[in-house]
This record gives sequence, structure tokens and C-alpha cells, in this order.
Amino acid sequence: MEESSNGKEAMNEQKEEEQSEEGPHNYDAAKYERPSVTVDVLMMSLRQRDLQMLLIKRRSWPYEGMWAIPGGFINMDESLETAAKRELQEETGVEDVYLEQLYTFGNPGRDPRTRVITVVYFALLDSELLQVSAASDATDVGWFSVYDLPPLAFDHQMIVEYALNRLRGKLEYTTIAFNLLPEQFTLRELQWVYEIILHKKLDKRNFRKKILSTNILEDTGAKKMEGTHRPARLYRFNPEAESKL
Amino acid sequence: MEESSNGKEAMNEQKEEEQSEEGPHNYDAAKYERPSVTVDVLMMSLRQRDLQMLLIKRRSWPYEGMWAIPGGFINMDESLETAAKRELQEETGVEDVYLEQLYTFGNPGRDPRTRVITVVYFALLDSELLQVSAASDATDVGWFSVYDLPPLAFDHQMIVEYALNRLRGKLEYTTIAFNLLPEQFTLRELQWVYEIILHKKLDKRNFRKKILSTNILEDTGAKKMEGTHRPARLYRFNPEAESKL
DNA sequence: TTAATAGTGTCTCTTAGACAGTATCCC
DNA sequence: GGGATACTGTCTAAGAGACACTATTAA
Repeated sequence: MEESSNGKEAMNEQKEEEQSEEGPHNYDAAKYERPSVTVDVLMMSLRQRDLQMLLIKRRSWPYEGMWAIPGGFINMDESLETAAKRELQEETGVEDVYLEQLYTFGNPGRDPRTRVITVVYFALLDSELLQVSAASDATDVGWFSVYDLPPLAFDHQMIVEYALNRLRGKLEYTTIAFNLLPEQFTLRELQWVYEIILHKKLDKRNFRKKILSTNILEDTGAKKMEGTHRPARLYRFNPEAESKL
Repeated sequence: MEESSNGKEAMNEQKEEEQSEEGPHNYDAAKYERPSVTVDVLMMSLRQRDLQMLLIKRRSWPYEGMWAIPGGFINMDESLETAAKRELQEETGVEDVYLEQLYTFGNPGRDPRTRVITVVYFALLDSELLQVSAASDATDVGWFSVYDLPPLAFDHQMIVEYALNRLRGKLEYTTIAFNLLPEQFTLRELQWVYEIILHKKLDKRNFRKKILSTNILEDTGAKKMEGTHRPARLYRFNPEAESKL
């Protein structure tokens, strides 16, 4: 279940009626100072056989000159997920990618400027898509290996670790990995995805046996030749087949 | 990883400097209208051999008279988790319970009054604790079986389903279930927790075999006698032992 | 033919699930 | 002893992991 449309209540009253109790049910929203709400998007992709993420160099206080996860304020008329997609679009020019709400961080003092509550999403980008729509500017946006990050602003280091844990967890029982590959791919490429994310080598035979036994792959008939060796079959992800990973 | 202290940035500048680009990095927070932020807490407990949750009856528009998940505005100087604990304390008088951030809902229009972003936590309460600190008032707070809920305000029905999914998922690979039991409990009681949450019967022998093989239970030596039959051993959760559930 | 990677099968061990009878308490 | 629930063990099937050789291509 991702964002999805929904509703929620607020336990506050805009009107002045019912000011009987001091309980939490009759608050007046206007009485309350409101925190700023931002949406950050942690974008990951497979580049150069490495798991990399996009960072932005901060140009002002606080943490001036340090790298940070891209994000921005939410508009009053857009959903959290829409804000995340907007951010994604602004930074990479890419749409229709895997996007999942990660966690919401809201400790006071997280940001020295003001009270900021940040809803963090994380996105997985198909490496090929990315090459097409290169990047916006140059010097203040960059892809970095998650295994060799520069010092990050705020506690973005912790957020990255949180995301990595989530990703590794879901790798085992979902088909999330396919979001990092183009439409067609070889089994070896799929294995690389798992190896890079789990950060350990896997047995080729066991891996293929397991993946193929789930029937989530469809043989395209095509082959991928590269280098001076036997070509590899190209597969396609079949979202229909019961995953049962 | 739960809330935890942290930091996060806002991509906005309070000062007027650097108004060169219209990019998302130089926003002025003051320019932005801010949404209201609330924290709701979905409290679950085992009562009368049933999984029940606490609801509050709304006393005003919108959804007047309907039941809703308790929640309230966040204060500017408290963390999300602190706000959740405050809510928990206000509604049940209970502290030190299992508390986990569930999801953040923020679609515009969720609340007809104003733009509200709600961070939902969910809490698991030991059934015994609860009996002690009964409830606050009476008619507008109540415990309901999650399997037989009244119509809920907003889209709280969906939030409940989301929470149930999370709970069921975590039941399999974490020790989350123990949070619903008092310090000492019998194996049969533990099995009830699983059966009630998963909503299906489990095989007694297989269940005991599996639980005991993990060594997360410690025999207290005591026994629990109730009714006219053989007394049951009382166990205690041993958080040390590698879970490996 | 060589270099380089694709592709394949077996055995073992552990785990999950089906299944029924004995033990111990109170009355 | 009857009623009620606690407690226990075996078999089978499926899945996980260790492990090494053949197949196919370009040069």
C-alpha cells in the first residue's frame, strides 16, 4: 500500500464553538503555530555496477557546501506523493518511477532555521531512463555511491541507512529489484542488482534456480551479446505471475 | 529504527539573500502557506480474546457523531514521537508501550476544514496495563474489535487496514507480539495473540515447536492455574536471545 | 584454440506442516 | 473417574545452500 488517496481528521475546529473542554478535541487550528512541511526524495539507481544516489550541494547556511538529499516545500494543493514526483521531475526529468514513502522525520531542532517536518520518499530509477534525461545543471547535483558517500548535511546519513535497510528488506519478498533494470535484462544483470544491494556475492546457480522457479520472468527470445563470449538470454518482468519471491 | 533524533533540511532560506534563481533551493519559508500537522495514534490491545482498538466519537463537524482514531496537533517544540506519546497518555494514561510510526497521510481534501498532514503512529498495549488505568470519560471513548468496527470518520477505515497489514507482516519476523502480553504468559496465550491477529487457527504443536526453538522464551518456573484442568507453565520474553523468528 | 561468460543438476540439511495420544489438574 | 486443557514427537515435502562442469560466442 503506497500513499493512495485518503482522508484524515484533525481534531481541531476552525470555529469558536464548543470551547468547553481543554481536551484535544476542540482545538482551533488558527491558535497553533504550524511547522513547515517538506518532502525529500532519496533517488537511487544502478550506475557503473554500483548503487548510487542523487545528492544536491547546499549553497547556503546551514551546512553550506555539504551534500544533501533533494527536497522542497509542499504546496497546499498537492499530495505528498505529487510533491515527491515533482521533486523527482525537477531533479532528473524522469517520471513514472517506483516511489515509496519511507518515513517522516520531525524532531524539533532538526533544522536550525525553523521547525521542519519532512516526509521522505525513496525512488528507484531504471538506469537506462536516466542516461537519456541526463542531469540539470552540473556542479551542484551529483550521483554518489551509497557505499562511499561524502559527509551529508543534517542527519541525512541516517536517512540513507534507513532507506538501505528498507530496500534490503523488500528485496527478499517483493519484486522491487526490477525497478532498477530496463525492460529487458539478463539474469546476470538481475543478480548484480541483488548482489550490489545486499552487498554480498550470491551463488549463480541457486540464484537462477530461485528466480526462475517463481515464474516472474518471461523469456523475450532475444539475446544480449556483449564481449567475446556466449550471449545471454534477455528476460522481461512479468507482473502477472504470482510473485511468491 | 523508530523515530530517533535526526535532522533534515528545508531548502528554504529565511533571509532574503540569494534570490537569484527560481529553483527550489532558495525558497523563503515565510512565503509559504503551511499545512496543519497532526499526529494520530492507533492503539491496539487484546481484550476479551479479541484484537481491539481505541476510538473517539467526534462531537462536531465534519463527521459529527462518527468514530475516529484519536489524534491532535503537534506542538512546535515536541517530536512526532513525543506527540504520539502525549496522545497515548491522554487517552489511556499508559506510558512505555510499543509505538511505531505507521505512515503519513497528506492528501489535500482529506479534511474538509483545512489542509492537514497527519503522521499516524500505532501502539500496542499490554492488556493488563490497560485494565489498571481504565479510561478517561466514557461515552465518547471506546474499544472496538478491529473485526467489527463502526463506520469511521474520514478514511480511517483504510488506515486501520494499513496498520493490520503492517502488524501481520511484522508478526512473522519480529517479536512484536510480546507487546500485547503481560510480562508473564502461557504458550497458549501467546498462540492466541498470533491466532487473533492472523485471524486463523494455528496448529498447537507446530506453534510451540517453532516458538521454543528460537529460545526467546524463558521458563519462569511459575504456573498459571485457571479452571479445572492442568496448569500451564508461565514464560517470560527474553529479549537477549537472538530472535530469528 | 583460447578467452570469457552463459548456462545447468545433485545432494544435504533445515524448516513447515499434517497429524493423535498422554499428562495433570479440579471436581 | 470425568471433564478440561497442557503438553509432546514423527513423518513428509519443500526450500536453501554448497558445489563444478559444459555450452556458446568472437577473436
